Amino acid sequence: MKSPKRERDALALADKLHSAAIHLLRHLRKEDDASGLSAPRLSALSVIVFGGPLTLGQLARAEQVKPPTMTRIVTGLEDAGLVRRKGDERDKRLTKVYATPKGQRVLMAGRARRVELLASAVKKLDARNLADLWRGAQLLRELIDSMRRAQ
Amino acid sequence: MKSPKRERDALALADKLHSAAIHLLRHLRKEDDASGLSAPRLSALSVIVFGGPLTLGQLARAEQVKPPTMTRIVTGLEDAGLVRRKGDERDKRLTKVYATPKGQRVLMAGRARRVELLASAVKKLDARNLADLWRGAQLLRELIDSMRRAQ
DNA sequence: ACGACATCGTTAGCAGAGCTAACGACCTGA
DNA sequence: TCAGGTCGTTAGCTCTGCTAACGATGTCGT
Repeated sequence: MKSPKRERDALALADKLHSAAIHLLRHLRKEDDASGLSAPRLSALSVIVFGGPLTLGQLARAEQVKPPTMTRIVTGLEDAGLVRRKGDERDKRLTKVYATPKGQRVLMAGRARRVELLASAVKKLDARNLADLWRGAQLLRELIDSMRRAQ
Repeated sequence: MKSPKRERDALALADKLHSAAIHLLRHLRKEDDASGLSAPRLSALSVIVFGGPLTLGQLARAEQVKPPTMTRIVTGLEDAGLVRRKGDERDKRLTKVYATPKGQRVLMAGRARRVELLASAVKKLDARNLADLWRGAQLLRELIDSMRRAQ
């Protein structure tokens, strides 16, 4: 059997995930605002803090964004004193981006604030549901990675 | 025991979900572009098509957006011929928004394109993982609803 | 019945994020 | 060496979000 049911289920699930992602981010965006950092800046700062010094191009690719966009995001972070640009010694075309101590502190605070609302909802789940949702999140992550690999 | 483990798990899960949502939408945004409709417009159109005629204010609340923003989104959809405004007879302050047949067609096409990439990845899952991910999506939906209710 | 207040949608004006095109600085390989 | 590629930036556009302010309409208390 060719399983049209399976086809329909895949579409329905895709739609469900898409819709959930949209609405989740809309809620969390409000918390982002409280940190004074927009979502793209917070996301880029996170990559810089955890991914060590990166060139602007690497950062743009990691964030799935074009270089001019990343230039402006980094400029905004630099103006806020969260990040510093430093030219590469070997290859003078490159601009490496480093997180400042302030950048690290702000990221941690923002991160905590951001997930607080979500985490407080998560805490209401019983152990079974928590485990199931964890597994769902893991599967979703793998799904996204497989999409990225497939381009 | 106060279960610090549970606390940490909730935070980690919240972060995982947040990150997954960001990256999922970044991938899907490319597909949105192919339809000529931005993500907010597509999302609003979806609500209009499936939620019947709505006032602009209802639409703004459904999309978690302020009225002026929704005014412009609806104007964009109207200029594209996907939607029509019509004043309410009873209460002349209200503006009802209807989907045109073209709007319905475009939504379906865009929706199919949008979820295609995701669905093709979903289809590679075996039955067990599909069921687990489905349950995860369901739990996530409920989580978001509970966040919304708690404001 | 009528005035005060509330609600709805719009306009105006701002900041931010995304894009493409074009450019200068720099590296590399023939 | 120099022709062509790579990297980051600038310029200029659109779209999305917001707040403030306003006009039109409803509603409610007196």
